Amino acid sequence: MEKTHKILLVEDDESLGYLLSEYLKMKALDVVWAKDGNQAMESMEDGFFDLIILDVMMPQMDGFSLATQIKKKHPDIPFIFLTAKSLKIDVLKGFSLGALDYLKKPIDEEELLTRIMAHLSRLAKPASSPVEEDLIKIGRYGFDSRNNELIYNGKSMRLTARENELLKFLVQNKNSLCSHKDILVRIWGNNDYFNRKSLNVFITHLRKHFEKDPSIKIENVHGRGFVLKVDD
Amino acid sequence: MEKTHKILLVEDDESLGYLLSEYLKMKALDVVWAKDGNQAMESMEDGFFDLIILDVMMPQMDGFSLATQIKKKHPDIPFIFLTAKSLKIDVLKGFSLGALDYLKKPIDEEELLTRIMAHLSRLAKPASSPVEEDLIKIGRYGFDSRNNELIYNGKSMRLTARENELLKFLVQNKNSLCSHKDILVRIWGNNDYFNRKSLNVFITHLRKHFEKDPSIKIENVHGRGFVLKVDD
DNA sequence: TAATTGTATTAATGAAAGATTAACAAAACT
DNA sequence: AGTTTTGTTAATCTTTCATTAATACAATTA
Repeated sequence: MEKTHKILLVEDDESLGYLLSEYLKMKALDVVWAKDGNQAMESMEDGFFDLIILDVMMPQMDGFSLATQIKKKHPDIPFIFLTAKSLKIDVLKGFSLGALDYLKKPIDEEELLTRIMAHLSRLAKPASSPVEEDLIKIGRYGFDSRNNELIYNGKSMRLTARENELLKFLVQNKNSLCSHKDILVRIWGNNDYFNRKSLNVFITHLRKHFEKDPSIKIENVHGRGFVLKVDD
Repeated sequence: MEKTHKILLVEDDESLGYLLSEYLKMKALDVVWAKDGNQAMESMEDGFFDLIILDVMMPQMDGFSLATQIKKKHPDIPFIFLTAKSLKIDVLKGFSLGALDYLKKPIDEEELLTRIMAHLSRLAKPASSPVEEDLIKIGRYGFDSRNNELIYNGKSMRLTARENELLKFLVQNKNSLCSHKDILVRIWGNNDYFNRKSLNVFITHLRKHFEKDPSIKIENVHGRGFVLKVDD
């Protein structure tokens, strides 16, 4: 699985936007450049991003408002502000919104990259996360997402990458609805007709894997998504 | 309840060290100022710190070496570098050592504080809240509108999209009249003869779902609309 | 009370969504 | 090279659900 990070760059300035996005792409990052708030929100709709870089000063909607708006829908997405202003109040505001970092213009693209990579790698390992158990119980099955493995009755079955990712997502939201959109955006990276067909195929695969334990069900919620239900 | 954070400031420069430590103390942080690597290591011996601030340029032992050494004993302590150099290589080195941040001199003490606080508060809450269960009680039923689900006596019934929307609307106006018009406009988008027929069908569906609890009634107000009545 | 309008319930219908199996091509192994 | 695995696309069948229709019942009013 290619692990290149997806970055959303929100920058209205043509030349700076071009410069930064090209530079970051050159450095093996998967960059989407949105030129205003609306474009940014659209991109967020059907694509997952590891990090957002936001210019504070933009004509239509300023970066702070945009960040607040984004956080409503995707509360856990990390972001970094870029700004020409060096007003204290703004720096403060930025961080209080939960920004990871706050860079003043002129932007040194090398430093930006360094900081991006530092933040990404720190985010990758949530340090001492509370429940990073190796073997998660699902009914009478054991699920080892690290090893793409499902264990039933001592016997282990190998999961494919997609199956593993999908199951991981469903397990993280056990007993609650996972919308098509969220699943697709998260695992396939975007939400289109064909991937949705693909999702159905994998749901069938998972159901087949779990058919030995009737207390585990992957239910469909018509038009919305799927729920992994487990009677404990 | 004041949980003041403990900070270790490692700074050889007398005046800068004094300035920063006093400023941060004034801002309710518990600061220990170490003037060199040895003092720093000593302080670490008999006290826990939430965060370390390290000057890179120091006579006896430079900040990088010190950080490496500290990490051997306390691998999880977060730290921030301060530096006069703005050499790219150094910034990179700093972050690769796992630094949270990297500030160039001259240090703006207000910005330093802001960044410290941002990092500390981010460290405080590592995991995102799993799932906010919003289960609304309706008589002896539980209604989970996020999951299109009605729960009675431990058993869950799935609601269709329309049923779910309608019930949500009725619950929001529990015990008070919801006019046809409001319901139709809200859920169907417009208020015409046929949709109104449809509404009746769904009212029947909901009544059927709630038939096990006689304290819940969906009453009709002739010519006006419906009321969800619950005797609590 | 008869006529009219509003409501209740059940069932029929058709379109959309989902499930399942199979076919295929690209990638990863041997 | 050839073989296997894996993800996507296609084809086909099944289910679900909102709507519409049909019919019965209730309330209002003339």
